[in-house]
Amino acid sequence: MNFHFVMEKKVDEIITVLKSKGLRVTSQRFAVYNNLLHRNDHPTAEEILRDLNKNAPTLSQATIYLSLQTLRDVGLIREVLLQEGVCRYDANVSPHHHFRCLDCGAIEDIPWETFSNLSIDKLPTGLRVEQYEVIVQGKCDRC
Amino acid sequence: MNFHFVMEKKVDEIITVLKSKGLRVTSQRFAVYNNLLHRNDHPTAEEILRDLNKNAPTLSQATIYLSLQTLRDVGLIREVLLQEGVCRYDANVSPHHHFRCLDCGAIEDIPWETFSNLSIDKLPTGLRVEQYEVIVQGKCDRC
DNA sequence: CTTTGTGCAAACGATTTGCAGGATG
DNA sequence: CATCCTGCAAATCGTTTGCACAAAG
Repeated sequence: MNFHFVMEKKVDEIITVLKSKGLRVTSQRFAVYNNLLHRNDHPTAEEILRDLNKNAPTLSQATIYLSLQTLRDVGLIREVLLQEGVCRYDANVSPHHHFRCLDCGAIEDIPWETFSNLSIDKLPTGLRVEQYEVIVQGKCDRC
Repeated sequence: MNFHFVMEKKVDEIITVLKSKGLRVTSQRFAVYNNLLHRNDHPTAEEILRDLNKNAPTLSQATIYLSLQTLRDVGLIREVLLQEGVCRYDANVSPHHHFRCLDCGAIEDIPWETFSNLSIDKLPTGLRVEQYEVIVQGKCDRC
């Protein structure tokens, strides 16, 4: 299947990355990734599914979970855990922090540079750091 | 029911706090809180249940979830979300950060002072901070 | 044409709920 | 003794799985 009609740079990544891992570029995986690329609200699996199937049926319930797993495994998307029992997804895989509104539940990205002064050299001994992020909770401008 | 035979200061808190909210001090709520106080491995609901029912049946499956909810609502314990689909609990409600080992899944507390240099005054406008924590992932000393 | 992915429906695990009986204050 | 809590079992929610068919390369 040829997805090159979409001319955005980011979108080409899915083709490159999946192929490089020997995985197939299917319309379902493409739709999920593309949907996630064009929204910034960190949706759940179910929210993506509802959005994609709004007009015509695009993919099934089982496939959205498999697609999200695959996209996560190849590093195209990442999971965001800020709320009990809710797994959200983010197509922005470059390092950044997260804010969650305690009232409305909205999630916003916080630029990496915001905490550029954060130093982690005083960690308990024996721990080797591979990644970290700051989770901020509070109230957003609308609440 | 009289729980004062346990002489630790922390344990008295559950009586004070529950009573002040008009909630009852039951043996089940007490057992859950006490169990959580005496372990530092951030267990899941199911792990607490298994531990408490190891010898004699102490509480039921439904009750552990209700008790954890209640204890969270009154601020005696807090949830820790570091892993997809897994809700863990922590009786340490004073501010601190968390480390998770990507190999064995072990979770360790990181003292608040570790990131004392962290400043959050450059946040995107309109966000009011109420709490924050740093999530660190990597490898622990055993892995 | 071979292999991997999808759809469907059933299975599954964790958590929640309704209701009758039991314990708390 | 009135009310709140617990136990039980059934219900529910999100996610996973098995299998036959469909699509990708």
